[in-house]
Amino acid sequence: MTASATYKTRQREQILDCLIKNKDHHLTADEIMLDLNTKKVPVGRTTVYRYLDKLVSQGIVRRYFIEEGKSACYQYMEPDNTCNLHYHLKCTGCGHLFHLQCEYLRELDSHIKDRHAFSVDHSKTVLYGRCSSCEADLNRGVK
Amino acid sequence: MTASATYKTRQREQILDCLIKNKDHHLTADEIMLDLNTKKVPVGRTTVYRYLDKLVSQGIVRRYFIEEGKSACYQYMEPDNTCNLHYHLKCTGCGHLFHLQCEYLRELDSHIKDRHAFSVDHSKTVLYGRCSSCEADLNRGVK
DNA sequence: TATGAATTTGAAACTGAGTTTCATATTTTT
DNA sequence: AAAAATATGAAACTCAGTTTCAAATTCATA
Repeated sequence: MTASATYKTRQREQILDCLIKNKDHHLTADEIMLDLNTKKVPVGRTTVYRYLDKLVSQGIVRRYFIEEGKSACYQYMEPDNTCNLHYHLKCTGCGHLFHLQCEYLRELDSHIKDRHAFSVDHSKTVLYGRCSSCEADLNRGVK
Repeated sequence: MTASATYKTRQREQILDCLIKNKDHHLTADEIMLDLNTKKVPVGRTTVYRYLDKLVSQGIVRRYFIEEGKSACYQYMEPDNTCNLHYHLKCTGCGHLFHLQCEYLRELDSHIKDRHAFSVDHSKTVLYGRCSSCEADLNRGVK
């Protein structure tokens, strides 16, 4: 079990930097590449994906699949992560992503855990539906 | 607003047939193609995808994205659909898909709708997490 | 039961997102 | 500095799905 060493490189530094600077966004691998390349820190696709995988498996970064059938998004996780318990609500009308943080959800978690023997992972779960204005549009026959 | 006519073809008949026969499963487009091709009813990829899109937009079939980053699944919907309100729980350990039908979820829906102005679409939502035995494995350090 | 317009099919080429391969480059250790 | 370990990235690949378009099928009408 000789964990292989990890070398420090300019590319890795920059990738993590970019994620940290955008810690309130979800970035795609492509967006990261673009950002680094426009900053004259060229980095290859392979390297970006490879390092993202590593960061995800180390729990430093989270991978989200928000847009169904579209590319994955990545977000830096604060080490002291306190804002952990929140759901993502994705509106299939306008595409907006809402972050839902609410006491009620703890109850939901307990319920599902106690009654259905399943513990939900919020970081992986997205609730799809419609925000009120898109719902109204739908009812009015718009779209 | 001249809705164009729809022709009846052997391929379409077979695709819908396959979905109906498997209405308790989720099938991928590939699985449908394979099924039809082994039954000597060859059908092209294009046709399968095209017709599935049509069925989905007509509400006859539902499209699910269960495996993150993997291919979509399709399932026939009973016209008199009563078993509508249920969530999917996908265990990221063993991969098992649970169908969760429970009164409590109506409450959750109301809560999210009333307090957070968002109406969840169950057909599009998958709760990811771990079933009890995979959770136990995790705690025991297995896997 | 022909004819022809409308519609459907599917092979082939393409796209987008991500992975694999492997020779070269960089980092760290000695 | 040399050697060993690790990381990089161009290129070719995979996988799921889409686009194109000529040929085939379906259906309405004569």
